[in-house]
Amino acid sequence: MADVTTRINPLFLRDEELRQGIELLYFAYREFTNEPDEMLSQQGLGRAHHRVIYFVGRQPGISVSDLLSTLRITKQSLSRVLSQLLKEDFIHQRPGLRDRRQRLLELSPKGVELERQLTENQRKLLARAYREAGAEAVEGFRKVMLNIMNEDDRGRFPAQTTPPLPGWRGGAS
Amino acid sequence: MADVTTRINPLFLRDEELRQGIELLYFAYREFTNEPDEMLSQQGLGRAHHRVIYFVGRQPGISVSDLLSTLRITKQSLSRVLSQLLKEDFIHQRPGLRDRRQRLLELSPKGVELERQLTENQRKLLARAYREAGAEAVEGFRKVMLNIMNEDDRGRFPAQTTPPLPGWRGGAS
DNA sequence: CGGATTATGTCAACATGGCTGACGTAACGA
DNA sequence: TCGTTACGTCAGCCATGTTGACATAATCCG
Repeated sequence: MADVTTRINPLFLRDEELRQGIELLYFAYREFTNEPDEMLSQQGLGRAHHRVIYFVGRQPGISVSDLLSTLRITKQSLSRVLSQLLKEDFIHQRPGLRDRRQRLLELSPKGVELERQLTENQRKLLARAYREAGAEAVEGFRKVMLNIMNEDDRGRFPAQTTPPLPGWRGGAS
Repeated sequence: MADVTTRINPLFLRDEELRQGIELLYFAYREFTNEPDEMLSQQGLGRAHHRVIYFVGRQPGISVSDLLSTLRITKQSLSRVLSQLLKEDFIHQRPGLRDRRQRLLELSPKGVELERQLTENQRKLLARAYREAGAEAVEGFRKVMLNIMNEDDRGRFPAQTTPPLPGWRGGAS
């Protein structure tokens, strides 16, 4: 029989492992964005607004062009969501000091509060997943995710400082 | 000073770690879908078509309703992409044997070939990431991703059969 | 100074892929 | 026979991405 499943076949196992990886990304990402999407739609906002709010909150005073290169969307796409966030007072802007053409963005108190709620949701989900998977698994998760993304984006993450963990497996203690 | 960053603060570190997790998911997922999206648009297809092609390829003979509950979209949304895939001969359908109301879906040769190209791209990206991260990291990645997704979706994945790895760290060998 | 470049914005149009609501048909099953 | 199920369609709306064209103000540089 030529049926590849009838005998142990490393190539088949490899394919299966990789397909599972594809699906892990799909299902986990979907769940990760699920509740924030619901919270946002109650405010008349969408996922695009979330991304803007997130990165402005992450880097207060970010310029529009930096935000554009972080998000990798067109200025027209950004404009649509950003002007809504400005109009509805989730975000404030001020001109750059050195370069007065720039509009530096920061969250308003209202924006801070929304960001907190959204990020809190995702932090809790992640914290639970991290806790149940264990510190070592988190380290592996981080390694794999960094290797999936492209080099430019990888540069956004500080090199890992791995503090010796209390429960470090195989430790001599 | 009340500045939380001026002293070692476990809560601050925790927040930073979790925010990095949020960003790992965002940037990795974006990269993961980037090239397939380009390949699809050359065929006049989009990411929604990819998901249909992927899951039909994964489970040949899947019914429309099973596909719907896998994708968690409405039948109207699915209909749009599925009928295009049928019309353009990426997918064939046949009536169910036991239940003739069902339309069981499978990839045509043309669909198999497209699925192969798309999945090949993502498999290669994942395989490289897995290789560079190492087997132990892959195990951690899997654990974390399974814990991020909801229980229903987790049930799609077989319980992990962890074969003793050759390079198992801390092993007595 | 004056011209090129940069940072940002606007208007218009289009594509994709979600959604809801309403309605239709054929097959199954008690 | 009748209710339910497994589909399907039409119509319209919304969010969010795209391209192209054009505008304004600030900066930079020869």
